[in-house]
Amino acid sequence: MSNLQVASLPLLEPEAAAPCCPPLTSAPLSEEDSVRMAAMFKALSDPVRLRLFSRVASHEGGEACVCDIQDVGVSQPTVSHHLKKLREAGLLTSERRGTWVYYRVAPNVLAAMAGMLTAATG
Amino acid sequence: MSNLQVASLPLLEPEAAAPCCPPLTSAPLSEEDSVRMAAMFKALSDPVRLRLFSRVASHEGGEACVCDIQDVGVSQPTVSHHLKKLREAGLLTSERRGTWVYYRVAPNVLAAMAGMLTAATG
DNA sequence: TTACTGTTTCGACACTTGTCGATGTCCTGC
DNA sequence: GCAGGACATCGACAAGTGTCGAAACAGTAA
Repeated sequence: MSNLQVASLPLLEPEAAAPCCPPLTSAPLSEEDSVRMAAMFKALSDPVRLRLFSRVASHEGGEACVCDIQDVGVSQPTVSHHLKKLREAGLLTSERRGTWVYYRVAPNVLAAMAGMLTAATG
Repeated sequence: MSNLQVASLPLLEPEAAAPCCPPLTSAPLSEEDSVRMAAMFKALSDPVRLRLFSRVASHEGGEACVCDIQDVGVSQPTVSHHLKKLREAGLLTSERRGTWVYYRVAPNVLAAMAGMLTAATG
């Protein structure tokens, strides 16, 4: 059941994860797209998760182990629970190296979400 | 007890929502900013709300009355409930004109949220 | 006034979520 | 082998959320 992928570099198909949904302002969202999109926003709808995500995203080297970011005011199991949610939402990837597990931001997801929020500018 | 609600909306000022928080990738998010930011994402974390918001945002003239957008598969009170949540989050504004209540996207909020997701590395 | 329509609020319910302590798993070092 | 640290999972609980029908509120027209 171990699903620790993404150990490799984004050399394969980096664009594949990006195309989720059209911009919110371009046309009424389909029911299917709304479910997908809501799941991504939901992953960022908790302050603790947002701080964990931000700590990973802003960490030097683009990655951080749990020990680097777990001081956010909740217990260690809760931190692990939130990191799992971010992983399941496709926002973070994880990789075990020796004793530590390193997290990094999944490629393109931030740009994809920003694209959904960006007006057509036309 | 409660007789003034929709027409005059003393909820959140549209301008105040824009300069909310720095990009997630620039630096670890403060606890205070994470709470503010999570609330905005939370408002868009439900498929029904997302569809309602999209219908308002993509409607001609930039506004829509409830009757234009309420066909999203849930009851009308539920629609009203979700619209209230979007209003309270500062994402939508409402105005009553005669029989109908018109909703429109609050200015700047979309750009602000997109800015939080946009990597500073450019 | 009365009747009718559009929208919001109320009250209740099932379900989900965030949190914790205890426990389990994986790896390193002795 | 054993001990210990890093992280994940389990089980349980309080609190929050989405949903509905019923009712109330706001406005229009007869």
